[in-house]
Parts: sequence; C-alpha cells; structure tokens
Amino acid sequence: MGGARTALFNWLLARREGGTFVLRIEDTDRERSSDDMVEAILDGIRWLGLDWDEGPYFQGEGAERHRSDALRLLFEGKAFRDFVSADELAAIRAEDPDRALRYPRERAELLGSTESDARAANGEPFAIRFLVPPGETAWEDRVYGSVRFRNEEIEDLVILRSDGTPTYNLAVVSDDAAMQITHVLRGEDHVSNTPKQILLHEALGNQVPDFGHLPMILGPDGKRLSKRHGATALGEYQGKGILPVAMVNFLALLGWSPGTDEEVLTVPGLVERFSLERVLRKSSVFDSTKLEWLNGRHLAVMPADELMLLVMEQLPAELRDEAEHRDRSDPGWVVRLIDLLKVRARTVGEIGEQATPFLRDALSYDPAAVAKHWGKDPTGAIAHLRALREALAPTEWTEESLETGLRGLAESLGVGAGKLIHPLRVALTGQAASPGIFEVMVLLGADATLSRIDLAIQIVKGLETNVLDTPLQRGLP
RNA sequence: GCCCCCAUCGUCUAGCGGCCUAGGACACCACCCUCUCAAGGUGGCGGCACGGGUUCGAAUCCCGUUGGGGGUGCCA
Repeated sequence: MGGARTALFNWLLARREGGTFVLRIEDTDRERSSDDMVEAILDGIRWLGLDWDEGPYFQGEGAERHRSDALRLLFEGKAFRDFVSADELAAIRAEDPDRALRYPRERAELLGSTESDARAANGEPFAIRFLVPPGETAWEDRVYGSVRFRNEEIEDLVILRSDGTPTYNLAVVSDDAAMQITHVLRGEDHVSNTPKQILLHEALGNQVPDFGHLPMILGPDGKRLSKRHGATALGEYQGKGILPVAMVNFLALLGWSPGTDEEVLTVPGLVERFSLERVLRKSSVFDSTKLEWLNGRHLAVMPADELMLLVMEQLPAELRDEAEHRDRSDPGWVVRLIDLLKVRARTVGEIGEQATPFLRDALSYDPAAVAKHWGKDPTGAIAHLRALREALAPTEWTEESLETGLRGLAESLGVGAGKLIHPLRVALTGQAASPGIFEVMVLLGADATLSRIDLAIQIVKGLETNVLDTPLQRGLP
C-alpha cells in the first residue's frame, strides 16, 4: 500500500508538472525478488491507472555499469577494499556501534594500499566501501524542507559486495544518473539513505536530483502497515470491488490534501490540484471504512453500463450466466438492475450480493425478515399476498400503475401500504431490505413476481399451521 | 545506545500570530424524508499531548518533557 501511494504521488507530480514518469524495479536483492512479485507490482500500478512513460527498467540489468562505477571510485581513492568479514563487523557493532562505524576504514588504513593490492591479487574476497568524506551533507527536501546530516555519522557504506554484486545505494545512484532522473519521491524510510546517495553522486560527478520524502502509512493500531492488519495489498481491494479511482482518491488524501473541503475527487481533479508543497510530514492511518465510503461515492456517480463488466466479474458463474441470459432477451436489463443497486452499495462486491435475488428464482429467505413480516401474523400475510396477487395480475406492468394498484388495494382493505409492501418484499426478494418495491416488480417482470407471490403463500401457510416450524427446516426453498 | 522526523476530534484533515468560543470529512447518535435499505437533509457527540517562555495577543513562534514514527545491514 505504501508503494502504491508512492507510485501515485510520483505519477501525480509527473502529470501535474509535465514530467516523465519512469518505472524502475529495484531488484538488486538477488534472493528477495521474484517474477511473481514484479508482476504483482506491475498489476497494481496498472490497476490504479498509473501509466508510465518509460520502463519498466530492472535494476539488476545495470549490474555491469554499477560495478564499473564502484571500481572507478576505488581507483580514484574515493572507496576502499574491505577485507573485514560481515560477521566480524556485526559482532563489533553489537558491542560498540560507534566503533563499528569507522572500523573497516581503520582496518584498511592499517593494511595499507600495497598490502591491500597484494591480498586482492591473491584472490582474497573483499567488499568495496565508499569512503565518506568529512563535512556535512544537506539538501532541500521537496517535502521536509532543508535537511542536513553530519558526515561523521554516516558509515562507509558497502557499494560492491564481496560476491561482486552492487548494493542498492550504488545502483540507485548509478541508475538515476544514467536515466537522467530529476526527481526522486520515495518513502520517509529513505531519508537516511539520501545523504549517502548525494555523496555518491558528487563523488561520481553526477548531477544530484531533487529529493522528496513521503510519510509512512500506518495500520489502525498506529504501527507500520503490515500483513497483520488484514487487507494491505491492492489486489485484495480489487477483489472486493473497490474502484481504482476510489483507491487513487483515498491514497491521495493520505498525507496530502487540496487545502479545501473537497474530498471526492476524480483523477484529473487530483492532477490539477496536486502539489508537493501540501504534502504532510506526518504519517497517517489507513482507514478502510473511509475508503469504502469514498468508493460508494464514486460508485454512485459512475454510469451503470461502465460498472457492468465489474459487477459481472463479482458474480458466481451460475448467476453471471443468468444475468447474460436475461440481458440478451431484454437488452439493458442488467444495467437497470445495477442502477437500482449501486446507490445502496459501497463496493462492486456488494452490488453482486444484492443482485442475487434478481438472478436466482430459488430465494434464500432471511429468517429475521420472515419472522417479522410473515411470522407475526401468517393469516394476515396470506390474505394480503392473495389480495395483491389478484389485484396486480391484470395490471399494466409499470411502476406507476403497480403503485396505483397497490395503494388502491391498501385503501380498500383499510390498511397502510406498508402492510402490503413488507410481506411482498420478503416474497419477492427474501429480504427485509431492497430497492423500491415497484422498481423491484418491474425489473422482475410479471411472471416472476406472481410466481414468487404464489410460492410465498405456500410457505406462509406452513408457518400458519406450525409457527415454530421454519420453512428452511422443512426443506422449502 | 546514537541520529533524524512528527504531534489539531477515535480516524483523514483545514489552520501557516489576531478572521478560532478551532472549520470540514469518515465513523457514531438523534431527527427529517420515506414502502424497507441506502442516498440526501438537519442537528449532536468529540480535538489543539503536557510544561515553560516570546508577544498587547498563540493551535499557529522558541525551549523542554512525554508519546509516536523512521534510520542505524555485504536489505531495499
């Protein structure tokens, strides 16, 4: 999620300022990156709609260039060979962190260049460390403002491992120069890498890019967002039916705000308003409830036909077939269904769930709804359902005339319309809540409506004879 | 341990010395609308971490305390 936010801000900056968004996969760590992980990253970025102008480049492919940069620094005396084993240094570090900081350098100085050359020629393994110069390293961070580090606090970082592979900090510097990167926007966890990279750029004679650091995203417990917090990867939200535009909108609002009360923003709206100056330095908590609310807002304004494919994806195969079938015989039917449901759903997944009663004749009746609207007065419910069936059967099947018919019936029976509507809703959807009852009837059509009422009458009869016996237990649909 | 950063309602945030008896949004509660559920409308609950300064005047500036985060790798 943090990576997605970083990608988004980079993209927003590039689009806002007419820049070039370059995608580079930093896979310098041999063991810890796989094709699957790369695909997941690419999929996520694509899903969000963050189109890149260059790349994807893979850092691993530049290893030769990285290596020659490291060697150059070594020959120029800006780096040195380190024959100290990683284990030995680690032991010192555990005991005395201050001593460990300059230990490799001191050992190298003690060794002397002649001896160092000899041991290297002898095939002894060594790492190459950058010789951090004295002084101070400062930069004007695009988010943090002016930042400075005393070089004496920066260790002589390894730039080439003893196995000859480059490390991240060297690779980044080498690549940024090679790709003419002008702006580096990344997580706050990289601030302490920045002086190292600036120093390397200067040693290599590169133009130093602008840096900006983004605050972290935390879980609800205030700890860094991780797997423990449930859904933390984009794919999981995609699966639930969160819209990319909602995710982008939400992520943009984490650590940034337009400075106005506007919250529901489109992607072009975000591009138009985005600026680094308004990025906060404070980490923020990922609140998935607000994400879902935002998604609901975007859902509500999205045309139903654009939602159709997404809803279809959320449906089980059987229901999807049914939906396709209905739509073929009655073009636009699915769009009308989605139009009815989208305003009461927060995710596309919820639309799918709510669509079920419309796509499957075998309803599953919600026990609470049955108890409330049928069970309390089975005899009355039967009478009402029968009356409704008779009154509605000959009616012209439009919302208007169905409403006239039903309200007329209620009046002639001397009951409130709700007395008819509630049992009817259970009969038609199995639920206590649904879209407007007349819209439901029109969408279902006369045949399905009437047969569902018939079936309901049979079920309620069962309730009448034995109120303790639920229809589900008796094997009724 | 050492270095760096941060600190406004539970959460996301507006605020950049007087416009603030601190504004908006999510969540929560109530009411309205209403055939239910949503949506929408109205209202409510709720916050400047603490202590010192500076100033005629501090949420806003300075210092300290506390709390949180990041870094401290032959990880990225």
